[in-house]
Amino acid sequence: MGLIKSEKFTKEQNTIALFAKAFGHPARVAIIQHLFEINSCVCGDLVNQIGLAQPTISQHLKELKTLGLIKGSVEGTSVCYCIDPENWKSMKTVLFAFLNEDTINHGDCC
Amino acid sequence: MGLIKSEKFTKEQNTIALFAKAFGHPARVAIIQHLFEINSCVCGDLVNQIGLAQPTISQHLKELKTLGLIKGSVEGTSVCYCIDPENWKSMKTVLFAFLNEDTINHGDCC
DNA sequence: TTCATTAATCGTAACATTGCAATAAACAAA
DNA sequence: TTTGTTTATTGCAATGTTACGATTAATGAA
Repeated sequence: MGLIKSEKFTKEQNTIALFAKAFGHPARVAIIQHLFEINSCVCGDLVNQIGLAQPTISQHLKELKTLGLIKGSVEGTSVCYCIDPENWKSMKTVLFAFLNEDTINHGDCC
Repeated sequence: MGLIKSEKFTKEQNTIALFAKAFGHPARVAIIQHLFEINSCVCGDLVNQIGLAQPTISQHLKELKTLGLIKGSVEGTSVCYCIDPENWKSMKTVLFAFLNEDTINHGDCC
C-alpha cells in the first residue's frame, strides 16, 4: 500500500528509520558532506556543486531542515545553510546506539 | 520522476545512501535489532515478533539479504537468518566515516 | 503418497519519492 | 518603481516502496 505501519513499531525504531531515511539519498549525503567540507555555511552554491535542478535541491534541503539536521538563515537575497550541531549530535547518538548493538551481543552462529 | 540520478554522485555517496536506505524502514530496524537481541539466528518467528504479514517480512528480509547484511540458511522446513558479521562491519565503517565527519571539521558558524 | 508447515514469489493496489518546468516570493540595486 | 537575483512553492509525470492475498515451492511427518 505504500504507507509504513508505524504503529507496529517502537518510537525508537521509527526514529532510527526516519534519520536513516534522511541519508537514503545521495543528494542529501552530498549536501551534508559539502557542509562539513567547507566547514561553514553554504550560501547559494549548492545547485552548482550538485548537478540537480534548483527546485530539487530546495526540496532535499527542506527535508533535512524539517528533520532539524540543518538550519538556514536568510542573508540578503541568498540563504545560508549549515549543520545544526546539537541535533546532529543527538541523531548520531541514536544511530550509533543502533549500529553498535553488535558490540553488545556478538553471537557467532550459523 | 521517481528515479535517483546516481551518476551525479560519487560511488561513496551512493554506497552510503544504499546502506542508510536499508535502515530507513522500522521493520528492517526491528529485524536487525531482534537478530542482535536473541544473539543467534532467527528461525521462523519473525512474522510473530513483528506484526506484518508473512510476504511483507519476506520482502524486507530479501532486501537486507541482497545488501549482504544478513544471511539465511535452510534448516528443514524453516529458514534461519542471522547477521553477516563481516559485511555488517564494513557497512559500519562506511556509515561511521560519514557520520563522524563532524569531528574532523567542527566549524562553529551562523 | 498425502498432508501439513514454512518461506518465497507473483500480482496488484495504494501511497511515497524523485525530478523539474513554471511560477511565485523576497530582497537588493539601480 | 523597475529590474535582476536567489530561493521556495506548485503542479505534475515517472518511478519506487510498502503491504498483503493468493499461489507456488520445498521439506518433514503421517
